[in-house]
Amino acid sequence: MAYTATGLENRSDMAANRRVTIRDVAERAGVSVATASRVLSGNYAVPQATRTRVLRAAQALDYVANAHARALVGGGRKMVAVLVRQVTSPFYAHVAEGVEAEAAAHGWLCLVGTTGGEPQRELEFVQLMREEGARLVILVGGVVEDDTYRGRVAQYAQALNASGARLVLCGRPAPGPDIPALVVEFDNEAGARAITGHLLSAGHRRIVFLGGLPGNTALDARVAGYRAALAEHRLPPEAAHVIDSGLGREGGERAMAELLKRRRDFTAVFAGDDMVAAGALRAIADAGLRVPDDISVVGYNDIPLAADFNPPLTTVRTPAEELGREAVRIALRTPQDSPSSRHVLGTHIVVRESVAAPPPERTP
Amino acid sequence: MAYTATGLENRSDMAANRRVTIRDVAERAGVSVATASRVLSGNYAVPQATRTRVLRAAQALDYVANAHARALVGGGRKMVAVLVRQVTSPFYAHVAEGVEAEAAAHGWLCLVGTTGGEPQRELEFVQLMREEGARLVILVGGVVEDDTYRGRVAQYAQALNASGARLVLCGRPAPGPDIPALVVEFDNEAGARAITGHLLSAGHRRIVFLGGLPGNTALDARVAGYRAALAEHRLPPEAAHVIDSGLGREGGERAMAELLKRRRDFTAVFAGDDMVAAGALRAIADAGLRVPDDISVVGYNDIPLAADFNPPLTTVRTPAEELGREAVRIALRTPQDSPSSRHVLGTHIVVRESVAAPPPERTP
DNA sequence: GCCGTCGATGAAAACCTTTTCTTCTGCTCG
DNA sequence: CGAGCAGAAGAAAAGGTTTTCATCGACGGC
Repeated sequence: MAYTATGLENRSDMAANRRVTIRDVAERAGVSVATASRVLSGNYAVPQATRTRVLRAAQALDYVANAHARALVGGGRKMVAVLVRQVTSPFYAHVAEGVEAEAAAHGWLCLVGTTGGEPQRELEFVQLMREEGARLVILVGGVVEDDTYRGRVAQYAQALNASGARLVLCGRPAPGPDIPALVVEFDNEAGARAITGHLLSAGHRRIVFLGGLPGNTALDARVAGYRAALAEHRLPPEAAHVIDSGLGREGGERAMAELLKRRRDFTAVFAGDDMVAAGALRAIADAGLRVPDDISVVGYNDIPLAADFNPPLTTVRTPAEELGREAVRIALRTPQDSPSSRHVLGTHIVVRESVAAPPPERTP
Repeated sequence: MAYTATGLENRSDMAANRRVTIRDVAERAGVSVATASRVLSGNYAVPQATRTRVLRAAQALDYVANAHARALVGGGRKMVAVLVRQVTSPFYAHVAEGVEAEAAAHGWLCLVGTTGGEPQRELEFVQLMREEGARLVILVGGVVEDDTYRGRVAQYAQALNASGARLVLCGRPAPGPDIPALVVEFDNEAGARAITGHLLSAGHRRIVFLGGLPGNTALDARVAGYRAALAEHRLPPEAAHVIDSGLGREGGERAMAELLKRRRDFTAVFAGDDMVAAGALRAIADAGLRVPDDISVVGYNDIPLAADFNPPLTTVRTPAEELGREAVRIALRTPQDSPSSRHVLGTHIVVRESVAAPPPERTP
């Protein structure tokens, strides 16, 4: 280990200044530790006189309670843990902020973890949170829903539940109706249907969906909404054209550039995510085409900077911070033994300038 | 309270829903708790035979170590806490991600907190981290450096140091040379000087600095660099025009709109932050002007989406994730009792399309 | 053949706080 | 005036783990 030599590794070596404990406070205040604890923990009514004496002693000694000792005897602690793919993704950052804010409002601690997209780290995180005694674990983000996933999450849920903690899934399904997990998510299908409808209303008939991630529940729902909208407008199923671009700006740019090289028989692009849309806009501009004159583009999520794209992006607003807040709110008010339940948050279209009527048919 | 393990009584299948402890594992494995601990903590070499016996027992019982008990006896824990203004700000998100990644690489836990800009919450956070036994606290972001600040941080630093923890300040100064704090920051002045020089080289002479926050150390350094560049080009001091826009996109938009209403005798804008630049771009577009033909704009920080602005923004890249990583790296390798030290990370210009030569002089 | 040593393991202390159980004091009501 | 009672505060147990100290057996060197 490269770091074993620093003073940070174990602080027990500095015997010089021992940590000041509640015993010291009690001694200085001339009371027993029990009384000091009663004052400091604030759980009992203690006569004003002794109360101030203890408080004064604590302040004089700069007493800091040991959260671990408290948690040890208290059997757990008020902590919520939220796991996202990456905090640098605007959508996830807002979810995390919502969780943090709501947790803080209730006096709970919030711990943020990231997976970087590796399912393995999700397992490690849950295990760690069990050790830490988190009472609420929130897993955010779509996922490919296969048997591995179902087994893994069922296991999480049961383990957490057994130790009195709660599991919340955001944007992904519970593995089964009898699995003790709460689900909070947006109605991705409705949102996608709405914005596809917006493109159809503008006159577009050949719309590409960019940004599928095969099997990913969140994206799949958007694809479903996209297909549903096409069907509603009596377009044949083969009108749907879904491209798996992968995640993020780079994925969108690469996929769009490649698509433009191959064919240009579409007039609009529905990016499954604003970051993908950003990449697509870049690729379209690099190909010498203009948005929305040549191609219309819409995104999903309405990240704050979507209004600053070129052109400002028409997209679907998914109130991410609200999702985070709602996740902890629901978890906090749902009794321990209630069955798994699902809560759906609404979305709505934000119209900006990236959509226009399709250009007149080019003569072949 | 809804959390008093209400539903656990009903579960008849688990007669004793008590948490499984190391004692249970030891019993099942037929060894003492001491031996079980030696295996489970991994701190001692234990013969293969007993080792596997204990491990098998732990697995069979789904044993989960109690992190609090461990921290209690171990005197702290491997946890780094990072405090930012908000995780939804791209720059801060990247710093947090860097901290998290580096912490995870060393097997440390990372706790992210936000202040929302209120100094009060900084104090609360540090206090909380002392209770939690964090061994490393990282405070990120510029700050107005007054006596209140100096006193507060000196107090944090000493308190943390006394309990064997370390304080790292990112983008803000240590309150004094004898204060036990590590400082890691970018050379804001050099970065600002460089990009102002870039505007000057393009021919601009009347450049507005947008986004000062009076007294804020990070912004002040950029203003200093801006002034220095003007001086290098032999422009008189009164050529400097600094506007306090406040933070974020809204601040930039409002300030820019107001400025454009008042006067238009400048040809370039140096926004102290990319988000401010985003707002400025919006305001300029709304005023019917074009970037860079009418006005050139540069930003600071190179957030990932700066390349997607309209037009793509020329800015200064400050590797935020690297800042976060470096903060924990430095803290981990600096011995406990070393004096306060300062580390500076370099920056560089990223040229895109938001700068052009100034338009020909308008006739008055 | 004995002593010193080493390796493996067990017993118990220590970490710090909360909370239950007791004790003690002073007071009120009968 | 005494019994009971309430209020205040102390003693001690509990919570789960690590680590020190102690024990015990075996083994090699003399």
